[in-house]
Amino acid sequence: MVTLAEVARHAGVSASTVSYVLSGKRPISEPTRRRVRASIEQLGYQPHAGARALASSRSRIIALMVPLRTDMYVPVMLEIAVAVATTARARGYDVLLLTGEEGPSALRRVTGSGLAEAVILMDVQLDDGRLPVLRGAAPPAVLVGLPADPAGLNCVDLDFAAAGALCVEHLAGLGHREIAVVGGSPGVYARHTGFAERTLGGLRDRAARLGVGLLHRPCDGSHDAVAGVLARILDERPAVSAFVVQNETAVEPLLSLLRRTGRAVPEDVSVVAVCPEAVAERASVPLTAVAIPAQELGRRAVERLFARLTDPDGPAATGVELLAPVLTARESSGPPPVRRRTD
Amino acid sequence: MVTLAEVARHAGVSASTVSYVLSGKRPISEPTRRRVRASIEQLGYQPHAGARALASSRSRIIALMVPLRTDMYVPVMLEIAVAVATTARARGYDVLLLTGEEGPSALRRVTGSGLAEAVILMDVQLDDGRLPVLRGAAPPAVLVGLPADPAGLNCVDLDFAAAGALCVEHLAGLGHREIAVVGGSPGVYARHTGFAERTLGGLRDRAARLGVGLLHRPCDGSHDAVAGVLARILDERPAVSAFVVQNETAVEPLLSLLRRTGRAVPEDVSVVAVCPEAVAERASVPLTAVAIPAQELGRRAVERLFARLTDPDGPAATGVELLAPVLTARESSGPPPVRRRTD
DNA sequence: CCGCTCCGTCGAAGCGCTTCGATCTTTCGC
DNA sequence: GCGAAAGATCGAAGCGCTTCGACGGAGCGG
Repeated sequence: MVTLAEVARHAGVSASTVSYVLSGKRPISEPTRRRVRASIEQLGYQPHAGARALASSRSRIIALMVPLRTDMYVPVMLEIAVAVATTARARGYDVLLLTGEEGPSALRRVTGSGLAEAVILMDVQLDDGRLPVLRGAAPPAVLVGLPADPAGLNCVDLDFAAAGALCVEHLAGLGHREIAVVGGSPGVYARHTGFAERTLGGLRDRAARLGVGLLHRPCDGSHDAVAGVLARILDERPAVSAFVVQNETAVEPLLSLLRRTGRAVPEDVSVVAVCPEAVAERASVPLTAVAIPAQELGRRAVERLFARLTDPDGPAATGVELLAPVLTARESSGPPPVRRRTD
Repeated sequence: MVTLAEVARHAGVSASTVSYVLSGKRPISEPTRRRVRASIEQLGYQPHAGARALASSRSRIIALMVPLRTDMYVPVMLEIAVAVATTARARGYDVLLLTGEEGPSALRRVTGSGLAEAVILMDVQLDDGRLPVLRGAAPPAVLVGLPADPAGLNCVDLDFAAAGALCVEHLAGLGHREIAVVGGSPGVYARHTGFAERTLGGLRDRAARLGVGLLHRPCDGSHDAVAGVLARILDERPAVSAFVVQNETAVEPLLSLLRRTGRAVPEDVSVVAVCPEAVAERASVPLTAVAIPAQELGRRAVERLFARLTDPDGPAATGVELLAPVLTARESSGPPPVRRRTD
């Protein structure tokens, strides 16, 4: 392994000079800098990460905690994770992968040992067990998701309440008066995962305000479950003319079942989803949907983290950032069938 | 931050003693050990990762390189990644997340700087650009996937060729004489991703040996693409009575389309998939399928890596490990319709 | 032409940990 | 009962890097 000292010797300068060339923290004359750079190149020098972390007490690593549950839409998770890694790399940081399984202690471990300078948490519950560790100044952290009490925390998320409202608005605007919500899997609600409840809240508020009927049913993504939920909904509220789907894996089963039971989309029923754009575009009927901006979430999380790292008391050091939802109308939504209106 | 020295002072021993208590590399008397442990507990001591890495030249970190492409089945990737992280943690190692984007240089960077002791690569292509870096002794590495020339490399993968053969065997055993393969997306073949080509090889070999007709068509997962491919297949080979699907996202569209065109599964056509068990179980028709053992792959990869780390010239230090495929018969496969036979 | 201020560079002191002798007891075999 | 081996602990020397204070020399104002 090539060390700083060897580079220094090779370039005929002192070790500290090489260090300053690398860090730019003190002025170095152009010729010297060139010479040092050349030596680094020739010897294939790579600074030792541990030594660096020790001397500077900055590891240039951030930890990312991903859930290991699989009842959420997994591709979104991976996309966020990849966006985090990519953004962090662009800033010279690496990303340590932590699984949710380890819980709060993992956060203490990686920050307490100086392994990671900061953490990003995904899949935050409304009342998350990892939050106590993060309150106060503890380790710098950004949550992707919104807990019940975000005071003193730094959060980024899609504004799911607004997303829910947007769906209802869109459908009500088209003339629908009875809307059914095919929700996330029951486990998501049982765990009080923030996004599911917030979407529901937004849906309900707006529905109430607009005088639109709203029926919500949790639903996991298997075909049979969707079939059961659909049957119940149609049984309880025959007048339902539109569906809002928040469970991405339920999208295709739902479309397929509607088709099979002779309901055309969007002529007979409208379907609106909250899902990644890719899913909406490739569905058997291109879906009118509020996009889940996975990449953007990952990127923003990292950017907030760096803002905090750079200026611990700066404006972005804490607080909640909710991304405004965007609804893209595609082919799955339209006015309700005429007979309904004239009934 | 609490240091080793402070713990030592608190416990009334020397620093080295504390270190030996922690590492167990030299015998320490029971009373002393207890005292030290108590001090560690009381002070909340956590060894500094960087200092450790520097002094011992072992970072206790392995790097995991995930693809950032999304034309493969993403949940499998995440599942492997999580399995890697979990298994590594059980051995006291952490996992650094690298994206494929960075390419070979990232491998050099993280191993050359001592950040990671070893690497695991996912989504290996038949002729992968990252392989040259890994040949020889370079950084210890395990590939999940199988390149064209695995000489000198350490690989784990599902035996996709055998998986393909197994599918054909199963269908031929039921009496099918014409089989169509709905393959991965065209990009997968264009990139020469190993698993796709190997599956196809296995399918073809076995089909040829058993005298069964085989038609292969790449297909990306969108509904429209599946519809197009299905139409072509039925047009070109009307006698096809069974499908093998390797593209998980194409599964539901295919089932839905078969249904719509009045073909009952499995009465009229059989469908066999190569996909994760979860997908097979939750499909609208539970699928006869060869499971992709994502967790097992992740686990085995880490275990092989540790074997290599522990004993660099041991038996497991190199070579290929192919997991035997397992086909589980569910409800999507059965004998071909009788009229076909008597035609 | 003198004292001052920068600029560019160096030397040395750590950062917190591991590890290698070395030292001092014990314990044990014969 | 004595030497040798094993057990328990310590001190010190790094690991490779960052960073602070210092220092010689050049450039400048007066």
